[in-house]
Amino acid sequence: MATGRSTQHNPNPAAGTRRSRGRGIPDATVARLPLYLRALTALSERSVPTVSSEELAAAAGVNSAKLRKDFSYLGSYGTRGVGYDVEYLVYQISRELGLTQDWPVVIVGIGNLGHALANYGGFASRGFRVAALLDADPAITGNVVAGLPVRHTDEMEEIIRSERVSIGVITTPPGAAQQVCDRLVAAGVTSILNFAPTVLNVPDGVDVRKVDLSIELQILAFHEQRKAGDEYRDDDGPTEADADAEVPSAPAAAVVSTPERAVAPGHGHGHEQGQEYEEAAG
Amino acid sequence: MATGRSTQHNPNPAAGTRRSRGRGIPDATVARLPLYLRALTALSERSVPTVSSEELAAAAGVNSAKLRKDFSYLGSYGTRGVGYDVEYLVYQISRELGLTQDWPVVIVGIGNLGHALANYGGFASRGFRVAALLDADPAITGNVVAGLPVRHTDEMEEIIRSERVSIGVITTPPGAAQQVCDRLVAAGVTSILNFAPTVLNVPDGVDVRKVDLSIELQILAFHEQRKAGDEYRDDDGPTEADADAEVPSAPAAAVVSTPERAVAPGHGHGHEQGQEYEEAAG
DNA sequence: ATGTCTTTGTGAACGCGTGCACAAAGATGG
DNA sequence: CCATCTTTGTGCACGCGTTCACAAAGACAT
Ligand SMILES: NC(=O)c1ccc[n+]([C@@H]2O[C@H](COP(=O)([O-])OP(=O)(O)OC[C@H]3O[C@@H](n4cnc5c(N)ncnc54)[C@H](O)[C@@H]3O)[C@@H](O)[C@H]2O)c1
Ligand SMILES: NC(=O)c1ccc[n+]([C@@H]2O[C@H](COP(=O)([O-])OP(=O)(O)OC[C@H]3O[C@@H](n4cnc5c(N)ncnc54)[C@H](O)[C@@H]3O)[C@@H](O)[C@H]2O)c1
Repeated sequence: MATGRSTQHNPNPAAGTRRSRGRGIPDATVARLPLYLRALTALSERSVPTVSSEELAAAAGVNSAKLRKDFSYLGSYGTRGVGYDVEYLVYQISRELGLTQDWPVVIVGIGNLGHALANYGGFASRGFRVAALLDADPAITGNVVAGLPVRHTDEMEEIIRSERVSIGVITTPPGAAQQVCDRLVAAGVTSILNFAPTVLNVPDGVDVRKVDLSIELQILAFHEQRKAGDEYRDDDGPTEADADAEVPSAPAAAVVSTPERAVAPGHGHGHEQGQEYEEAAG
Repeated sequence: MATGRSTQHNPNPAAGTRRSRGRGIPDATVARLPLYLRALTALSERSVPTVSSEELAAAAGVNSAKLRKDFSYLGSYGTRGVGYDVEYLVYQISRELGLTQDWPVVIVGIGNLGHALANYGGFASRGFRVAALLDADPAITGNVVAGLPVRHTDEMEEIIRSERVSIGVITTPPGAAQQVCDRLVAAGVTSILNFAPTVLNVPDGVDVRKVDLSIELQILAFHEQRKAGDEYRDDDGPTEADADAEVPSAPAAAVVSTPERAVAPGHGHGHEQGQEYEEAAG
């Protein structure tokens, strides 16, 4: 499984110091644009004509300076002393994100999660049209889910080509994910949203984003444990009382509650939620 | 809705320059530990005794230097010339993440997504026990999902207290999310995994992580559009041909395919997948 | 014991992202 | 037309995260 094909990480000598010349929007900004768009859409529905960076930032849960800087990458769409025109900004962000066009997607693996995604209305509301649902199990294919028939993966290549699908969603068991990914990519898909807990190897030019519930919970558990530890041990001292273990026979599933990880209390503001993201240009 | 309670971002003058004194593990590292753990667990199941940073990094899809630095925050668990003991590392990371104890979780909102999560085996496999499924709809409460009865949200507080639940998962419609969040927090939950597309306001000391499928797709669409644009327009030039729009009447759902966003081709390696994460110490 | 070879652990440099703070821009009122 | 007030747009500094590159550490063979 862990074969290779490696992950490319050459710093691209051609790009040099600057961002990708002129108007390359920072990734961190791109990741926030949907957040702004959501807040703006809500304002738009309430017929609010303009909004200040402060108000919009509060609605989106970000710093107002950050928001202004983000918008500055898109151009100067605000009016000093007034704020931003809501409708105009909705359009500009939509355009920047590519939401002014229709994006057909396929969902592969119509089990528990695939069902939920197929039924999710938030798909279509942003221009993501479910072009097809695919599964390898003959007991599932033919079923109608969310108004769409589940097609067999044999038809994958044909569907992707005829429907011009460039985005694929993988909700198969982890063991099948790489294989499904390879087929999707071979058929022409260049963006993949992966829900299976596996590292996907893809060729250059293909984007992979992953959603991993288990990882999210583990990160929460880490902070939760740290909080619990702080309750017991609130003062200083690096606390060496831990390197005792000797490859225990039963490492998991036991209420141990070791309060040995003492970190400075009250370390303030939020930290980020980072995950890997593979990408490369063709 | 966009009331306030604000997001706190005071740089915490007490912490100063250093990380939180001694052994504060960087957030970026914490976010990768589950990834390493997954790869190590797979190796463990194949009875692989040791693994080098290079091999493990490939399996986890990260840079090997990054992996070594990450492990250095946990301590020196490797042997030079040999690598890392798989079992020992599995235990150390599990302990660091707090997975050596049991974490009861409640899922609120047993609709499409809540069903899928309740049926998901990856929960229990890492020590996250579903303590209860909660819903506000009397037509749903009482149903048995994944072997558990769906309880009414009236029982929320009692369940959280008696089961000592500290982690809550919100899979309600966005309109109910803040209200559910407030109740969870009031009842004692201090970590929340939010699937509803809403910004949650929480008091200090409560962690929120969010999973937003729609945002992921929009980020993919951005890069997809960029790729498509590069095909048409591969050379330089900032291309001013865009600031034409005049708050169009129908901004969405139309195959526009505007190739005006030209970014340097071949910009190399991956970028990050960042989302907000609120946290604060009590 | 000594040398060789592999691999870790980390110092240092660099780039990205964030947030402060403020000047410039423009609206608004007189 | 001018003064005032609001809010944008951004220069700047700082800290975090990533990656390179290499010395030190230890295994292993002779
Ligand atoms: N259910 C959740 O809440 C949840 C949460 C996080 C992650 N995940 C992950 O999402 C994935 C799906 O989870 P699930 O609970 O829906 O699993 P599931 O077993 O219910 O569904 C998997 C589906 O994939 C199909 N499938 C298997 N091999 C295939 C192949 N080669 N090509 C096409 N289809 C194939 C199966 O027939 C099945 O219908 C898993 O990898 C799981 O780890 C699920
Ligand atoms: N289904 C998906 O694939 C998907 C994907 C991404 C995001 N989401 C988001 O996840 C959330 C749930 O999606 P869904 O498709 O499962 O919706 P759903 O409508 O199927 O389920 C929502 C459930 O929440 C319950 N609920 C409503 N108000 C409640 C309250 N105050 N307290 C407790 N329960 C309450 C409802 O009774 C219902 O059972 C939504 O916010 C949605 O936007 C869903």
